[in-house]
Amino acid sequence: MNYNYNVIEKKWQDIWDAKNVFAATNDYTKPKFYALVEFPYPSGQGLHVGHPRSYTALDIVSRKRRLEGYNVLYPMGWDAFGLPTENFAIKNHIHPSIVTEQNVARFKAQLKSLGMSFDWNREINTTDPNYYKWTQWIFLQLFKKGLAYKKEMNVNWCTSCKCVLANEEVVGGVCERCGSEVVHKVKSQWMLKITEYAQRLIDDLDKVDYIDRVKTSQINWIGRSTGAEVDFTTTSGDTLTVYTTRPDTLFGATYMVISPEHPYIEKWADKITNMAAIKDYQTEASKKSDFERTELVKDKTGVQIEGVRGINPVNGKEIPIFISDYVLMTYGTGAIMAVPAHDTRDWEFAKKFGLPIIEVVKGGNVEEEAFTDCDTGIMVNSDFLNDLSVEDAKEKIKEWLEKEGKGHSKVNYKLRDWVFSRQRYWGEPIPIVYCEKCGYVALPESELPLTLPDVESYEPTESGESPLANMTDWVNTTCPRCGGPAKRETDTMPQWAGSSWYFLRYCDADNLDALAAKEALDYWMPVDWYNGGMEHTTLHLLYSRFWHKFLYDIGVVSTPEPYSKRTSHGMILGENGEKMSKSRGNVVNPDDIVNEYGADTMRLYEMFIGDFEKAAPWSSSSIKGCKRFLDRVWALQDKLIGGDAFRPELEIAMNKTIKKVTEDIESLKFNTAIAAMMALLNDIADTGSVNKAEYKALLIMLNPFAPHMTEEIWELQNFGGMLNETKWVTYDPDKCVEATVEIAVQLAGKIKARIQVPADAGKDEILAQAKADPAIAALIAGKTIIKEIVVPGKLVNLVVK
RNA sequence: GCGGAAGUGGCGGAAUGGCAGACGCGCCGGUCUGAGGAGCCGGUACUUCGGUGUGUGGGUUCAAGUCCCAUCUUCCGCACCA
Repeated sequence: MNYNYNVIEKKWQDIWDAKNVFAATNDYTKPKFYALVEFPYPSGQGLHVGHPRSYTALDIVSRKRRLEGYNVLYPMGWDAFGLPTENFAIKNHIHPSIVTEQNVARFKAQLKSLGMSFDWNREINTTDPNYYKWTQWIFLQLFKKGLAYKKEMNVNWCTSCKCVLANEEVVGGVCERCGSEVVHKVKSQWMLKITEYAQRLIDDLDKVDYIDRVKTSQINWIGRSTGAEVDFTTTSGDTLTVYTTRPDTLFGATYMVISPEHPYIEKWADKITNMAAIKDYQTEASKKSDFERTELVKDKTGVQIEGVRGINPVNGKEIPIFISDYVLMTYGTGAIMAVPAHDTRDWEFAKKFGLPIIEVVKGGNVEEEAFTDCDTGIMVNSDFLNDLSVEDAKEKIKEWLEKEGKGHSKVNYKLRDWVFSRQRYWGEPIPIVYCEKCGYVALPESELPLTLPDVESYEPTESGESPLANMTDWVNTTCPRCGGPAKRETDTMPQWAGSSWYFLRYCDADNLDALAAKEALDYWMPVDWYNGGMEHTTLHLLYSRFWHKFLYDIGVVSTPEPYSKRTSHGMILGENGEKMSKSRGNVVNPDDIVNEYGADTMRLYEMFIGDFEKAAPWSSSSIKGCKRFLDRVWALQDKLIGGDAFRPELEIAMNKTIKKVTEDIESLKFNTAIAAMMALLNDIADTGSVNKAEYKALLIMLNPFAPHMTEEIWELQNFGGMLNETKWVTYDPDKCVEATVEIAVQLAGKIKARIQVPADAGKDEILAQAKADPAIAALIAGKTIIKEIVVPGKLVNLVVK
């Protein structure tokens, strides 16, 4: 009797669907478990083998939790707004919503063919007006609280997408999505004040169980630094404020640098005597793309401002001021004090421009390189700071600055506000109108959703305006406040908008009156376990924490954090160990694997491939081992005998394996859980038969991994009901250890013999038996034992002289 | 440069400081076959059979893949953040 996976897998998928067996119930009295995986962007390429790695993992956890009696919510949906769909639509003259619909249908069929136990009743789609109504609603709340604002600013502009990008979307100076050059443009953009939440986004990481690398990345990305703002007076009479993390080195400041975009350049226009040179430099700097700027990182450039000099507040010395693009207008105050002796960049700049280098922290050779160590140095050449440690000097100078009114302590973050508008069609319209009289006015909530109008062309315009700008009928409207003529905002929201709150919608997916009912949110939230890719750590994961905290502040949700636990899977690489990509020709299509081996084998293999958290290369031969294992489990049906309890010779193996599998699933060690079941199968096979109790236990353990085949065997053997409705197996902790164990006997750490002792043998008994072993006895004869170590169940180590 | 992860058989990978290489792939041999690129059974780090082996060099320990110090290499993330 062969196992025909094509037929059997389809059969069970249909039964699960028809009986709705994986639906989460609204019985709020039951213990709940909310498992979440990142909902995919339904691209034209279909599912990637990377998707099922994450989905299968939490599918296993979810299936296990259902057997353990939890009310499990394991939902799925579509993050369907986005550029590839829009570009495809432009090229093929099809409406993006039709493209989306087709892609979603394909993805859904693929996910079903893998036997994922998603609750499809709660399927969501970010492009559904009933969904994005609430995305717009959240935006309006942000706007009302002053956390969404419009600002004329220098933005990242992708030359190919013809669209602005958030800082998080610029990778290595190029567009994260298409890899094209990113240049700077000044545009008026909607911004979200994520910076207002910077400190809480750091602090509340203490409240959640995220894997460490996620926490560290977020902390580094937010980039908190502590220091001081110091006011330098200038010969122009203006005060130039700088930010520094090393106020202790103030006596070593020998010049100042301001960013090329610094407003003082205009202010000082009549005092600067070399304005032409300054203007030239500003033009050069503004022309550089991010890519060029990072390429030229090592070569410092700049121009000294002639006509205005700074005055060091600690010693009254006049020092020159430069402009240089190594100082960024977007961080701190856009101006720095330069201490070449103790900052690498300042040192390079000073060497190039022949500026004085004054040592104020002893410990290095500042003529050779900047001495930046804060732990060992001692202050010198610094008047009242002399002989202090760097730490003490920082405190003392801050006190002095406060007292003199020349500065104060200051915390800065690298995190910037989130650029929230995109000049594209296929996104959520921003529900704001602009009125000459009233300015930016929120649309009344009763007018939501503000739906996307049909346009003739989705092409972005060269001028950088959204395709919506051409829809004059739609754009021209009346002001909700004064009733006068007004224009709608034509930019749309970025793709990250819809995914910033989607986990809330699953709690109550069809609600028309709220983003979700409060009771539903209170019951299901927070998400108990969220698994997803590391690439979203500083994008989606940070953005959604920010939105959730805002919703918490306005009373929509009751938990300050959206996710209790965050784990992350490694990438599945191509067979050659490189990242899978079309251009490398190493892409594995999940459909092909399902056709050739079946979904159960595919699932099992992806979990067996290696450490779940690490990248692992695909291997088309290794997958056969998983198929073989399932075939052998199937074939056990021919060797089935009666018996309602484990046979004595398998009792230990059974209990041990149940314990191992139960524990390993919870700690993401799917590979060793499977290895344990394989070992158990080998043990069972050695006995030449399997009894009913043993078979049932094996099937239950294996069910989350290979749900179709186990369900089929369960039915064929009349084990009663559906397997997915039984209970998870339990083990007896007393029966996880063999009656006798092998003990290694070492002499000075080298193994010389092995002995068999009863598992409950005491130290003395083990020691006596070890010494009595003929090989050991011979080796220790006539020698003095100076140390005896006995580790029960493990080994004996004797040190002799 | 800064931050993170990781270096273990031919390969993917296992090992609360306590028997390195579980489990699987591959390979070798056997068996069954008319046949097998199927199934089943056995073997599989190196070795001069004393031992030696977890990138390299030190250290702590009765005992180190695991802890500490140094060093090399690889991958990933950030990158002029003052």
